[in-house]
Amino acid sequence: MTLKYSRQRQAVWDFIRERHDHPTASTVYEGVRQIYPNISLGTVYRNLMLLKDMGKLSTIEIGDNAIHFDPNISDHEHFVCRRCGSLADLDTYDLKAVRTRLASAAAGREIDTYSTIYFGICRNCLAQTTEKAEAVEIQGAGS
Amino acid sequence: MTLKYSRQRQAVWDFIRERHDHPTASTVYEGVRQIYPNISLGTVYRNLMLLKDMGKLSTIEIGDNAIHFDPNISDHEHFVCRRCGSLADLDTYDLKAVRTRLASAAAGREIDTYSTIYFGICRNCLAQTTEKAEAVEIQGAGS
DNA sequence: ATAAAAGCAGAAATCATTACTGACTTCAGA
DNA sequence: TCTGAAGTCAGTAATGATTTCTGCTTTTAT
Repeated sequence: MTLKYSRQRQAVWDFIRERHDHPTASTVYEGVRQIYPNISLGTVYRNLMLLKDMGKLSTIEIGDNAIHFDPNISDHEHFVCRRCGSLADLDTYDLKAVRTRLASAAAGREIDTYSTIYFGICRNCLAQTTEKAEAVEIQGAGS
Repeated sequence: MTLKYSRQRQAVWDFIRERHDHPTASTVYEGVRQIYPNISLGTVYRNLMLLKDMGKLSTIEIGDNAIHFDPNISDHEHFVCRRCGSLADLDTYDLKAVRTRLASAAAGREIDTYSTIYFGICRNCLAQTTEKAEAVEIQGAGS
């Protein structure tokens, strides 16, 4: 029950701490394997969940059949690109009033958390769309 | 490519149409089996996804490792009970202004949809909590 | 009525996640 | 420093939701 130090947990935490792309367990596994080639996926999962229980990570699910782990545990919103699947933080500002108002719709219940995810096309993909559109135009008449 | 009528798809649609509890594929499967005992889970999945592609259903993921299907395709919010896992609609009102303001945080991207899910304790579970607290008090001194 | 095309049932395959197990570490106390 | 109880690990098997595959059935345009 007492939490003991482990190199593996440390490595998982070191790997994920500075990332802003909210990797999945598989990505963390591949990353930590660069340092500990024998680490097992089960160990990665166990430690990620442990870190979550410790309150050092939060999890996000965006419908891609994988749990994403985020070292940012403060209130913030996420953006998912429908095209490339990338997951990124949105720049946020004070949304407390907005949230209170939204939450008031839940009268009679106790709300402790909520999650909001936006889906759309990210900046990178939007740029590629423009390039593609131009290329098509060069080829000939579009519809 | 042309969509043909099928009793199975009709049964899936009939089953889910009037429900407000956003069942999973398994629940739909069990329900439709009452009418077509030989229907297969694969058929249920295929038709649910078809109905989604047709725009007659929307899907919700609440982190319970299952897709929930909702015949309500209009904009609305959901509430998930952390205790019993139940999923319910929240009473909503005009949130357009709120949403516009939230969405503006996504400058430079194109947002087409987003999802907001609230987590907490539902009315039923809150009632049970009260009962339990009383029972404990009768037993003796709590901490 | 007929046959091409869509659908189906049942079974097998995927894939993320979890559980299990016997062998290591960690670390508090002697 | 030594020791052993408890926490961890690697590797592997199990789970469970969803998807795919295949040969047979139903639907429907003609």
